[in-house]
Amino acid sequence: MNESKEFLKEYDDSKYKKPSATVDMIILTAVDVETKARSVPDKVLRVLLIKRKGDPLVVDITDPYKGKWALPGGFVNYYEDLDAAAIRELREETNISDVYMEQLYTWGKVYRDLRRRVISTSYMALVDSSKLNIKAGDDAEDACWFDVKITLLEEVKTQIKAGYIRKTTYELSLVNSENEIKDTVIVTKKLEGRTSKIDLEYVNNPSGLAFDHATIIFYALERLKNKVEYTDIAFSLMPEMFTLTELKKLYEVITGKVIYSRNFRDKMEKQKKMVIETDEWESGKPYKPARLFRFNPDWVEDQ
Amino acid sequence: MNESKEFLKEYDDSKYKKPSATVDMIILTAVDVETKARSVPDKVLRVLLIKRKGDPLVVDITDPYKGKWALPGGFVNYYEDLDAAAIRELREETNISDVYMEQLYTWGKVYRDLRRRVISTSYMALVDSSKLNIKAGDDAEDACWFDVKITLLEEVKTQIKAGYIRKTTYELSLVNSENEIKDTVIVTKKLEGRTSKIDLEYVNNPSGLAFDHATIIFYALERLKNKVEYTDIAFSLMPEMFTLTELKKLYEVITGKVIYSRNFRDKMEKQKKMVIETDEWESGKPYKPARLFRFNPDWVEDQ
DNA sequence: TCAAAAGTGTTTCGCGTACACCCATGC
DNA sequence: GCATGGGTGTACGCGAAACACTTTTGA
Repeated sequence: MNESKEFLKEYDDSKYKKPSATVDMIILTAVDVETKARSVPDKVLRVLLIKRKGDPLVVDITDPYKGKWALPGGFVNYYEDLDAAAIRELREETNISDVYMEQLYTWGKVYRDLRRRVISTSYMALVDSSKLNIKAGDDAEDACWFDVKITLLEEVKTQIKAGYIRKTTYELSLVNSENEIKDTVIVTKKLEGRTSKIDLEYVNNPSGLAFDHATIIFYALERLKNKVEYTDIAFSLMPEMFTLTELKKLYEVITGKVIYSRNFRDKMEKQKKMVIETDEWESGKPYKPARLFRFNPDWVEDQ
Repeated sequence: MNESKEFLKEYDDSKYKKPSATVDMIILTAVDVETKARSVPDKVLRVLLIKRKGDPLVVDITDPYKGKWALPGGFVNYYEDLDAAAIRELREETNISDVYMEQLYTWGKVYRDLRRRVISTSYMALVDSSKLNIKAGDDAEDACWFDVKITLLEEVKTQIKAGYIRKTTYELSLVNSENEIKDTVIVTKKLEGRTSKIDLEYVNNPSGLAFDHATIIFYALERLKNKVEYTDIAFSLMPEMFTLTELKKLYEVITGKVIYSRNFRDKMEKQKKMVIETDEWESGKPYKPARLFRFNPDWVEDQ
């Protein structure tokens, strides 16, 4: 039974064909977008993508994703911690360190990359856009920020014996002034008896992202959506000081829900005590100035 | 910036030293333990461990974990999906498939295994103990179930500039009739400004588990604890039919909290509608027979 | 004067928590 | 009869959701 463990002893580290280990970075930020004049701008999430070399129109069966946009990432060195590889990639792309970073999931389908066997661990990094704007696309590389949006397209539920199969189809759209990428992600939940299973699957779209990166971005946004409800993760995307309406706008774009400001204020300030008021005020806006708040470092989860 | 991606083109798959990819399985089940006669037994979680070959008393600096207990696991084959490797390992150990399984986390510190560089993805499998008892330790291998318990030892919070460091020390104890393993896991949460970071760290204990496996088991139990609150994950550990007190006992051992049965009943049956009553009844107990329930396959999360 | 947002008072309803009590069984 | 759990009635308080209203600013 335990042959594999014992096999280690004789295992020659260089003799057998091994998968390659890589990291993929989902680097997210939130920026303001003007909706109408004289109004508080909405927030939108952005993700950093890089353009792969090559001509997307030339068919190459060993590398069908040439010229397509992809998540930044790269190989894990033999003498480098997995986390360290992620931090290194982040710095290479954004010139920033010391931000919130979290490992998400490891993607290991055999044919996710047709050139060779790659097992890729994805990391999500959250960057305050006010600290950014320095680099990200300042060298020869095509690295660009894309506005992210997920739209529910369809949900089909089929009853089966002692359970059901539910297929939910989403469109992931990645847009900036020069590009428009649309990808389809299908979430399949199968419940049969007491064993349920969830599968993420992407539809290969000619105008889409490289590899399974649409799925990975979808997964990151889901994680962010879940965590924003019970952690302080959102503040990594905000500047040091902010108004409660700005914070509310961020929560709205992450959760995809409309929030009532009356209750949001009470929750943040009185109940959860996640924010502290400062003595500083917004100014220059064509409406009543708002007080600026900051994150309460003594906030503790649950309670 | 994107050299690594481009480097792929020239990259010879066999030329460079690569980390090895492995999977580690946290196979959990829940069994009854008699507390006092005439009472409903409590539940306890069990994890499957295997004993590594070798003499733990002989010092071997290239493999200090000889003869110690470890999580089952093994290498990922070049032409094998990561999930498939986990399923294969599960079958090899328990002879069971078709159970709840979930990827947890990927552990990639350089020196977590001193023999060679290993990046290991951990999977948690939940097995209904009534379906088990077939195999798990029936061949030459030393594979045994261990009762798992986590105890909070100490919590130290240190204030630092614009935040704090909180170190929480837990004891992970793994016990069966012949063995008693104690390991220490330290969770460090550092919050500074708006960037918080959580680290899991294990203390090398002479009577402890091999590698960083104490940390991995701790992580699995935390995941289980979180998920039990908002998913149907607990039912993977229960037989087809059960009384509500049995289910409550399982929730208690997973969450580590005492539950009031009055409210648990209402929540499961009326509010969340996770269970359906059957027409069958428990019997032979020295108290009023309880109705048997089963999982409601039409249950949907949230709502 | 007006649009837009800041900020506060208040109600309603459901859920989590809790106390109290009667019922049924085997020993 | 007693210990033990099965099962139900009910009350209290908080938090989520919602409605309503006053205040302050720049244009």
